[in-house]
Amino acid sequence: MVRPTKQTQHSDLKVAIIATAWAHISTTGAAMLSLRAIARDLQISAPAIYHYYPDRDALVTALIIESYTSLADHQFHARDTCNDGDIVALLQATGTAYRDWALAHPQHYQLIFGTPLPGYHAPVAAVRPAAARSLGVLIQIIEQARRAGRLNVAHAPILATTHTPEFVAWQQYTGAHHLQSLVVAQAIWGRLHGLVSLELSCSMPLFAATAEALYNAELAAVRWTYLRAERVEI
Amino acid sequence: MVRPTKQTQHSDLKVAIIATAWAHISTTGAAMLSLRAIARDLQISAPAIYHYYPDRDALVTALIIESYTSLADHQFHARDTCNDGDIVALLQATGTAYRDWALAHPQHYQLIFGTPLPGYHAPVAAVRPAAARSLGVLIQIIEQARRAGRLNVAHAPILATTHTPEFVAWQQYTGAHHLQSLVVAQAIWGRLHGLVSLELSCSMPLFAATAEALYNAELAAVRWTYLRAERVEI
DNA sequence: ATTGATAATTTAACACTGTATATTTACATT
DNA sequence: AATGTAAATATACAGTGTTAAATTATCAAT
Repeated sequence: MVRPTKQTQHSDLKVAIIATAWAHISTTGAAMLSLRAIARDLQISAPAIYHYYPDRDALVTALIIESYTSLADHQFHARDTCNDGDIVALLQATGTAYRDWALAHPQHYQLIFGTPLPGYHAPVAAVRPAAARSLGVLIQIIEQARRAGRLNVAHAPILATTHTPEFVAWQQYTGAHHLQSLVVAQAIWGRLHGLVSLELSCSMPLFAATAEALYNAELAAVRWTYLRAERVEI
Repeated sequence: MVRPTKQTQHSDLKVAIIATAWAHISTTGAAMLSLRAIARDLQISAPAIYHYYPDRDALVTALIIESYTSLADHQFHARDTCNDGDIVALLQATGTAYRDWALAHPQHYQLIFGTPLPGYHAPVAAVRPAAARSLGVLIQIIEQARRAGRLNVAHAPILATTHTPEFVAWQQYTGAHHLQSLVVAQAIWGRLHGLVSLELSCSMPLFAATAEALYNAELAAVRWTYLRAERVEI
């Protein structure tokens, strides 16, 4: 047996490092993250961090996973405030929650979808469980619509005949859903993400409608594209 | 007259700095950009760069403007290969050109829409002319559709009653177009940008459809949302 | 209780980065 | 030729991520 007592101390500082990282990100932004600054705040030496995270990228990956988890939590919470059978309300609530979370936590959002740090590239496999849980909210709603015969796939992408390994990997996290639901969820995510992304990066000029109005219109257009008002047997 | 001979040398080095920056960005990525590395390549001292660009951010801004210009050129070129009256073909060509350019120049794309460097924030006013020229391609096509009575605004965002200063500023670059066209162009841009953004950041899992198929389906859905098949008098 | 292994942490150093200041070089105008 | 200024440099500062070696603390086994 190799010293089980020490391992509890271990995680204390590990948590403190993450907490301090978030504090810095909230004030100075994700791109300004500095291991040395975190160490200064914790009154430890900078290389001490290397005992808990092999390098800066590993710390960033942990922060990204926490961000995805926060985003997913936020969307799940929004979904749970709805009447379980009201698909339109479910889509509206989670869709709105996506933008609300991004506006409330822009640094977390940039951490996930921007290029947060020089030379950093997120390890897809490590992040996938958290990312899948986040997209899972939307997937579940679309799947519910499909089962209710209310999914209109007339304008959805045409499916390939074979499943990808990625599809199999995701089944593990989002549940065994119909492939069609996943692809529709992707398309919806892309539409909503685009507006939020441009809004947060200040790339979208606001001519007449506010960013909120643009987003709500897009959300309505999404409903109109993919949701039938009445059940259609399949 | 203040030394015309020197000024040619002046701009030579200014151009050389940009060119070397692009070379570095193409190989090591935008986030890894280093003034000192550029200086080393040009066999000049690092502070020499400060005679041409006040700081690193100014250099990045120049690169962003060049990126926007390249994107706009690419879209204009794609548009010009189309029959001028075929609105569907025009939208298809420029829409495809947007993703093609992003895939061909991912670093340029990240420079514009990502968070390229720690603490950098693009100066909106300086970038606007180039950004406006890029979005201008789409705006012109939508405006053409509107004039032809083929724009369906049933699912477009509702317009505010007043123009923003930003709208006035953009008129200068994109021409005096109808406000409705600008807002529809925004919505379309958002939809297409979202998919490209997720594809490039490897955030979009590919279950069944390829990224290209997802994008083409979205492009078709965009046509179906905003374009009428037949002229409707307004 | 002492010993010895090992986990945890620090110090020192390396190779970088952007940037400010002061200084030198080079050249067009006088 | 002398001068003023533009252009480039050398130097230095404060910061970064990271590595290697040295040190301290802690606990299991003796």
